[in-house]
Amino acid sequence: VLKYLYYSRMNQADGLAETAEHGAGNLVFSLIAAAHAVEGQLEDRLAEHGLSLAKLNVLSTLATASEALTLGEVAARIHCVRSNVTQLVDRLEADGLVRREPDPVDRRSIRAVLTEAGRRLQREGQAALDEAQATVLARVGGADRALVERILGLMQ
Amino acid sequence: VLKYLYYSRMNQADGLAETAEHGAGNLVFSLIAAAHAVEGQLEDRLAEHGLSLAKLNVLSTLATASEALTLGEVAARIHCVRSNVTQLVDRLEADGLVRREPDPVDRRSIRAVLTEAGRRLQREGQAALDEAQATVLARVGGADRALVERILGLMQ
DNA sequence: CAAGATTGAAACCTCAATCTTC
DNA sequence: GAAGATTGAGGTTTCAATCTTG
Repeated sequence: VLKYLYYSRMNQADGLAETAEHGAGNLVFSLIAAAHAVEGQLEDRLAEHGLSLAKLNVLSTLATASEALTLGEVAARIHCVRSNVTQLVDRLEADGLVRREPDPVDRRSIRAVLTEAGRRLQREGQAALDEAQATVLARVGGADRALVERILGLMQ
Repeated sequence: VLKYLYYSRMNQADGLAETAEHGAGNLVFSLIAAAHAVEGQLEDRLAEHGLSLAKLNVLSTLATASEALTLGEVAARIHCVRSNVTQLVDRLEADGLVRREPDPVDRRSIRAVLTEAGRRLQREGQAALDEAQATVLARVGGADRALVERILGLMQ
């Protein structure tokens, strides 16, 4: 994950002056910089538990699924490619948080199953994440939240 | 760079319901998701020129400097560790965009110098980036920009 | 041949250790 | 010893190629 903002220079040297957008700085890089900073805060909080956003995302996906998921299903739910899940599960398995189990009906598939330690750490990590989220959120007034959220939607 | 949002699940499964923040979704992950989406758009645009945000950032840092910079100075300006610059310059040098030159006075230092091709591609890439930025920015009304920018500042 | 998973290679980032030079 | 740069290793992500099974 890109850490922090290396965008300060881009802001000052970009060619946007001609578009008559002075004063308000550059919203695009402000957005990216703010997101990186916030993401870094969440990662730091999870790192205290030996976790990362990527790992917790897989753990929470498994924890909230109604049945054991194949690696392909995990990839679909977290919106990434299969090979990413393969390596993520490699690390989670090395950490003793997840186990690979053969699919009973389709021998091509492999199902990821949380271990006891995995289920415990998922709860712990999610709690830490919620707390970190709330910390960030607390800095923004309630009235501003919906507004910002709407505008963020527009930018995508 | 994290591509797109694998945060849809985190939004629905987070434990923030208890904080009485329903309706407005989750601003924190909306922010991260929006930034990733926008960053992806910028990267895609630069990729058409064989560039990335990371590479262009180094190129533009060199282009706007008043004199040749050491690798350590580049690292300081783009806010990353030295070893990152070493590898970035490795790739830029392989692309023929940058040259390493020995420092005349301090034999420990190495200065990065733009080649002709590097100077040309920097201009090209910066123009493409400005255009991509403007495209994103155009979706947000002028009145909203300063407002969002202020709130983004709060969240960091 | 499609689909599921893995492997190999690459980009991007970080940290710790090392090597040269001051 | 401290500073500048590099190397080695690991994490996260992607793509293309491969291997097994359907």
